[in-house]
Amino acid sequence: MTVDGFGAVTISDVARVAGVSRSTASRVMSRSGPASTGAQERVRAAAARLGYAPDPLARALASRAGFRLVIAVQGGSDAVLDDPYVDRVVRAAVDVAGPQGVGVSLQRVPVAGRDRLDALARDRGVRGVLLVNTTEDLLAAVPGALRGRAASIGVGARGVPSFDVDNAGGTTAVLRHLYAAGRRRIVLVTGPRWLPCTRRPVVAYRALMAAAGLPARLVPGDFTAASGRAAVPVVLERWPDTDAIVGSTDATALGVLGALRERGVRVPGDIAVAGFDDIPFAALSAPALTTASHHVRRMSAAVASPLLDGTRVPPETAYPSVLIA
Amino acid sequence: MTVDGFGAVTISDVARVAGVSRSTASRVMSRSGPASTGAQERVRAAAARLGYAPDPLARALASRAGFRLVIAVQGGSDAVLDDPYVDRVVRAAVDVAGPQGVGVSLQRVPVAGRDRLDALARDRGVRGVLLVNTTEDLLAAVPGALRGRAASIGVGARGVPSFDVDNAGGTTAVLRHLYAAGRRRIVLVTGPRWLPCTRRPVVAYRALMAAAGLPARLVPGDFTAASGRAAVPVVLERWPDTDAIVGSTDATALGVLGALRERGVRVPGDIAVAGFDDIPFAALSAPALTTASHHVRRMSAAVASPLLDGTRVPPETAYPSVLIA
DNA sequence: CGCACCCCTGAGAGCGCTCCCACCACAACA
DNA sequence: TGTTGTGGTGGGAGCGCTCTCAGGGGTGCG
Repeated sequence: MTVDGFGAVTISDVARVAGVSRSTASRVMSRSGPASTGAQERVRAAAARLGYAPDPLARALASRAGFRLVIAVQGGSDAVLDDPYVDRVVRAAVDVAGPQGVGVSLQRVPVAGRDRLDALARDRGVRGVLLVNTTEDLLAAVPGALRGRAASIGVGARGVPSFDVDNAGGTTAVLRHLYAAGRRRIVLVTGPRWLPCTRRPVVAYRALMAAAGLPARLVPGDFTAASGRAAVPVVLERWPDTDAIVGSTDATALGVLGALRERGVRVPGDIAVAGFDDIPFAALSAPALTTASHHVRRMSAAVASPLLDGTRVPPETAYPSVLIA
Repeated sequence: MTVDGFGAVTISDVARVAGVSRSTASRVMSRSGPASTGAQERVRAAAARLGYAPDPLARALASRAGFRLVIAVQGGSDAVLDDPYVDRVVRAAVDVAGPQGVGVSLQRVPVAGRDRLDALARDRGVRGVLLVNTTEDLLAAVPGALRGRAASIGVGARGVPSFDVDNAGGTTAVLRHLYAAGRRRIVLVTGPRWLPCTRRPVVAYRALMAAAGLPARLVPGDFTAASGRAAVPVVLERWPDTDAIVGSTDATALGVLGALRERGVRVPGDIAVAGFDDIPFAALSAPALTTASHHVRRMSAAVASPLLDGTRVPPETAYPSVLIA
């Protein structure tokens, strides 16, 4: 009712216009207590007439209920946040949280970022935290106040439920596919070593190769296309008989593809190339990449929604891989 | 000082421990007023010892200074938010805002979303709003309270400063490049019609073709790779003599590329393909896409930082295109 | 020595909301 | 008629912070 512009209308104004007390107006607006039908109608009418909408800040401060979902992506390097995988996680979360009136915040967390987690824990505006690509070290440092409000996409830890795609299974599926196609000298371009999700595929790869009596050939990468390009000369020099290269992401695989082609290597004639992730552009490459597809969006939604409802999250779920060949 | 766990330490606790008043402690913590060196030291020591960090919520409520930057992406359809262009904008904003302690929120805004804007205007937690891909209609509906706190990436409007890449210039550069390479029957696959940023390239295309005495050939698309694929049969049937196809995004171009290849059309032998945007994967396709690169991150950072500082944004800046051929 | 001035300080009043608690009817029971 | 409920209500005290304002103690100046 004041004149100083927009947004100056508070619940007191509504209460006054409706002829009830602030308490009653509040009860009606947040449907958090009894109110007679008459009071309800009058309050709603007044709110509509004044264009009132509760201030989420004040509400959160008073009710100590957060109103935003923070997606914390670990890693200062661009390489990781630039991963289309993260984009998909974010988008899915936005789709789930948006309609519920919960905002999604994006945040980078340094590898040694426990103080950032502390800040998050203290922030009363935070309804839940989605940790993406987190190391075990950091996960172990999740403060008590955040337990129950946090979930991890990637590796898990005590007290922090985790969700992940089936890294091992996906890798195995891709490798089996290559093996079935007659490939025997298979190189794996790994992800950044500090990332836990890099480990499982490596373990799966080692196990499978050992079981088949084949040599393990690993080249370090960092999920980027550039690291895929860089891997090619190393591979060709060190193991000239290589007949397949698997990237730890599709971007890596595309980098491999490009570098091989520049060198006149025929794909998949001489060397087959496979990726991991099924990014939208994997299908557009020529030849279309063999890759493992994951229901990232479904997973992200599954993680986000219990965080929003406050319901308990069933920990350690692995979302299955689907081979795209 | 209370026992009920984490985050229960308030500025009053700090003040008590430091032996000063709340006011002084607040002044020291927010460096918003005079304080003796002694007081400063004692307060800082107490804060450190207690592990105190100010609650952004309470701070925003009391000081009416927002603490998050909202990126509002218009369009309910996945097609638009899935555009890697948006991802780049978001990432750049995160990089700028994060270090300043400002969170970045992502939000979808329906095409008819003025009430969403009203809510944003009322939200005292919002420091600034970055509108992405917004229509003129919605931009005109930006409430007064948001003017000065909002900026648009894409089209502009009265009172809302806008930033954009040089769509017309980029398109012109790509077309000139094709022309110089001897191409004369050039098709443009457009973006979604409701998006203003689709218009400028079309106008530039029409002008250029008219000036060269060449026919204008337009096929509607929606920025996706799928729409690029879909455009190919249409083009081949309607204008069999086509010797170049320009996508309105790189995704579209990659779709075109794939569809052409499937039909055995040689690229660029029979038909040249060009894109627009320089997404990371454009360089990985074979042959590498001709495209127009934009400094999206630099632009996004330029938009975001004044929004954060509260300084005035110089309106209507066009970020130059760089031809990647 | 008195005045003005500046630096520092603490009390207190909010920011807009929720929530606990006491209160008042009125109905239902003995 | 007294007693125990009930659903509905308003007062008031916060949530954790900032900010204005009046006042106290120093310094500099005439």
